[in-house]
Amino acid sequence: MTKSDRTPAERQPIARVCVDVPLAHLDRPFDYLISAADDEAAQPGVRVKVRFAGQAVGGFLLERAESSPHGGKLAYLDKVVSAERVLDPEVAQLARAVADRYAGNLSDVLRLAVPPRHARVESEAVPEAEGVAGGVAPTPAAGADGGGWADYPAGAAFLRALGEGRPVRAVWSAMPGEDWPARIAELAAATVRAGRGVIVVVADARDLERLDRAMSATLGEGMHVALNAAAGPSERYRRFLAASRHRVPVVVGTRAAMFAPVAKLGLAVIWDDGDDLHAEPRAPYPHAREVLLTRAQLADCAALVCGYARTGEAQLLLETGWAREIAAERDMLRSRTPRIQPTGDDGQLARDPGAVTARLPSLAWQAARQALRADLPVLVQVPRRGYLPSVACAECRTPARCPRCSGSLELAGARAVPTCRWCGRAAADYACPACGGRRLRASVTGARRTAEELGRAFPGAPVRTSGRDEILATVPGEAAVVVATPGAEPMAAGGYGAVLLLDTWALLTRSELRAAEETMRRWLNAAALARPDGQVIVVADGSLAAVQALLRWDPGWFAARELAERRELRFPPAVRVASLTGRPEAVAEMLELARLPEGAEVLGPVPADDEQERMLVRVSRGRAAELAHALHEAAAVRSAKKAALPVRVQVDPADLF
DNA sequence: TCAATCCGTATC
DNA sequence: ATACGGATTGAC
Repeated sequence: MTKSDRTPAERQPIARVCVDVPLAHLDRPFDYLISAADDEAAQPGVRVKVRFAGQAVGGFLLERAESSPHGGKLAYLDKVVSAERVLDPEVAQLARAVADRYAGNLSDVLRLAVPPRHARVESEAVPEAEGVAGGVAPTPAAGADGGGWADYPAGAAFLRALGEGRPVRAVWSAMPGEDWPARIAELAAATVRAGRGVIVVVADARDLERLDRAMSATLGEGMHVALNAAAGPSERYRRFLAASRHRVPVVVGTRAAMFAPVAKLGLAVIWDDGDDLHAEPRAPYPHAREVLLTRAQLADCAALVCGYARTGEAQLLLETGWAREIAAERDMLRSRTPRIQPTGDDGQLARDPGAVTARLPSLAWQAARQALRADLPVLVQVPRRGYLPSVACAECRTPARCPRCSGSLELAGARAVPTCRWCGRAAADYACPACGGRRLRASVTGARRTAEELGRAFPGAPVRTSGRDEILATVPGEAAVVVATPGAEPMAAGGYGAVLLLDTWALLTRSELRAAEETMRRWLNAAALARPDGQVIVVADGSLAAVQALLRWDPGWFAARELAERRELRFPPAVRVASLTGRPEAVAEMLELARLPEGAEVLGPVPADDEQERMLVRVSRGRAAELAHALHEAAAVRSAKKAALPVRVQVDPADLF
């Protein structure tokens, strides 16, 4: 058929299309005619090709209509790329809500939500094992009896509610040593038995592997798929299609799975929502927790935000009454929690010469030695490289502090003058108050060097490292020193005999808003790997709130404190903040154009990389939607007049200050 | 009065 | 990017 003799489809000849153009002023559907030949394939959710402003562009067919409000001539769809309906209508609605919340474009969100097409995968036969033919939802294999949820007073009720298909919402604080993948799998099984679907999002590939195995064990094979980037484009699309074609009721994955199509969603779960991997780095920078909560709201389904730690955002869900708390009672918790003790960084170094070179306080050294003697592994958590190293006296290792304000000093380079991280004053003539020494050294030591030093401190024990380059998933339950950076701690069979949290001062003095919360999260995640009869030693001042919370294993208390402080300071999540980054003139133009809501505070500028600056706009939570709308409109005006200099808009930026 | 050209704007 | 409409210009 040639172009000229195309005729419109008889019924609903209009296709409403989201074109793949990342311009704010074009962020609305455009209507096209559907030819009679495309009538059957042109269903909502399919990919299409259209001519848009003279160019061939891709897009998604959002809906069909009988007529168009558009005054001018309509063009025909160039073609329906494939009859596969990859954009679920519920996901389309979610994507619109996410775009609105983050002042972004629908097309940008759809690019995150629907993986790239892989034509061969689309046409291949469905393997028998993948699911029951005919789209009949399979039922889970094992009959769950409530499993470990009985240990949490509100947990059993939550599980029961899922089985009855009720839209319950909770924040769960897992006990140390908790087999969280198994617990989540039990929730999934209950939800599936009620005839509903489940999405679970975790931060990284290692957590996903554990969850994947737990799902297989609890639900049986063929009930779930795991979506992650590591799988490669064709396998990724294959698994996406399994979900999209509703062959499986449960989808687990890293953050891209937050948009996975699932039929009759009954439960959305995010594990360890404080992990910064949950923040999408591509525009409009949505956070998995917020996307899943929006989704639960739209689908009127159950939601669970969980981890060993608790974020300020999760605490806010509890304090506003949106979610209920699931936590163990004090006695139960005490029976599962290892012994946790703080120890000072200086003064009480162990006498043993090996321990001295490894810079181990004596309490830490004793705990480690005791565990190794009992043939148990020891976990040593050390900071990752890339943090500005703190500085200490080269002679006596007393931490170097600013003579004026007691802030920590930093060395920008090997020959640089030490400078205070708090007040910015240079301390050129620094002399150690303890010994008078004038030489300084960076006191953060990388994982490899720490491993070498620990090897000497504990001769005979094998030393293993787990970090950025090589991450170990598990280690055997026998004597070994395991040095790991935060987030890369392997599980030990039966748990660690001792967990040492070293160089914590470097974590706590980081300047970001979330430094304390993030430190707490990393400690709890590492300490959770200890045996209940094991020991945890944190090298930090016992009077710090984060240390107190760790000693008592009380992430709720700490989160409430953090949230109260952020209310006081008017920081997120108590308020909504958006950041505008770009060249100063572009940012200024944007702010001039934006009709900001009443009471909006404009803060900045803060210098950014590359001749750019950053401005912050702060509003109350009640004005959040208005703020996003105003910023999107301003971006639309700028994109309509082809403003040359880009401005990056981030609502709830992951890195504030 | 009409075509050629320029500029701004919408893009179905 | 491109296509179109309206305004502007210059030649008859």
